[in-house]
Amino acid sequence: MSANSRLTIAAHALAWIGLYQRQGHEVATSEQIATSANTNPVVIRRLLGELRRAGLVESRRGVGAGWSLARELESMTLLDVYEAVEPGPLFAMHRTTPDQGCVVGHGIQPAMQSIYEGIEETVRHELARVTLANVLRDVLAAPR
Amino acid sequence: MSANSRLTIAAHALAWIGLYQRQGHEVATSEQIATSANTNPVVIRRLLGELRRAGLVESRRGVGAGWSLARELESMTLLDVYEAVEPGPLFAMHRTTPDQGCVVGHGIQPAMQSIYEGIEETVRHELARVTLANVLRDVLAAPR
DNA sequence: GCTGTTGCAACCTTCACTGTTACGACTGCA
DNA sequence: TGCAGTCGTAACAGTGAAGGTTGCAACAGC
Repeated sequence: MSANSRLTIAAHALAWIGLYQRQGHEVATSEQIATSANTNPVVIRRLLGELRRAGLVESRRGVGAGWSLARELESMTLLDVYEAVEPGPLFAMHRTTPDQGCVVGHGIQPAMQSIYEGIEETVRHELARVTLANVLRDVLAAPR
Repeated sequence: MSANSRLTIAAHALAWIGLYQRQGHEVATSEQIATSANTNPVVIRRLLGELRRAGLVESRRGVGAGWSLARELESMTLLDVYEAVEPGPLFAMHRTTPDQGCVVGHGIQPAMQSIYEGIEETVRHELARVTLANVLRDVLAAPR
């Protein structure tokens, strides 16, 4: 599976901003977050832009610009983040329409679709159980 | 997410072979399955090759060659298929190691890892509940 | 104005997967 | 023995998503 790291990086960024704000800072810059995540600031800005459209963070421009949380980490779940940064389904159908003249080709997509929907619903439920405050707590609990 | 269709195509192939055998045929060819799935026979052979290594199907060469099930569809679950054709995890970590000098960069991977493992376990459990016989039944139940 | 940062477009690179071609290996049958 | 049909597999092109990079306009406080 072409697993991508968007959810991981987004959670990283949110945890970083949250911790930084707990330390008394107003805003965090994409440069700082990119350094922590070992990637490029533009990558972080792109991701945070999606989180902003989802209402999870806010950005400020000009001097003293940067990013801040739009809500408390406690009220933000991994499902919110997942929906903000992962558009597609977990499993895909055929790239081309199967042979509709064949019984299997005709019935396979609705059959798999309903199975996949059930699984995605379960995954969403699991993601909704974890808040970003949980994530930050676990991050800080890691042995050094 | 880079959703791919390997699980879908593999289930399609197994259902096709299963139905074909129920109709009294010995073996199915990659050519027939590829026509039903509207793809290339080599793609099917590659996938079925992975299923063969997992002990789900058998292949015969020479004249009258083709593919047959190695077990009953009833004893084959989507988890068996998933494990045979999907090597990687559902969610990925950072592509490069985050800054270990940063508290978040250091703790984020173990934190996300444990969350992801729980979710993958749930997905596997869901996949294990569906047999290929269930899939074929649903396929045949599709309205035409 | 100057400065630091966001917002965003454009482009390249990488990677996994699919699609395609080609050909040797195998095996039953005439 | 040769033929025919199919697998097994390598090699390579095409595709699409994502990350990485550069560049620059827009913004806002000083």
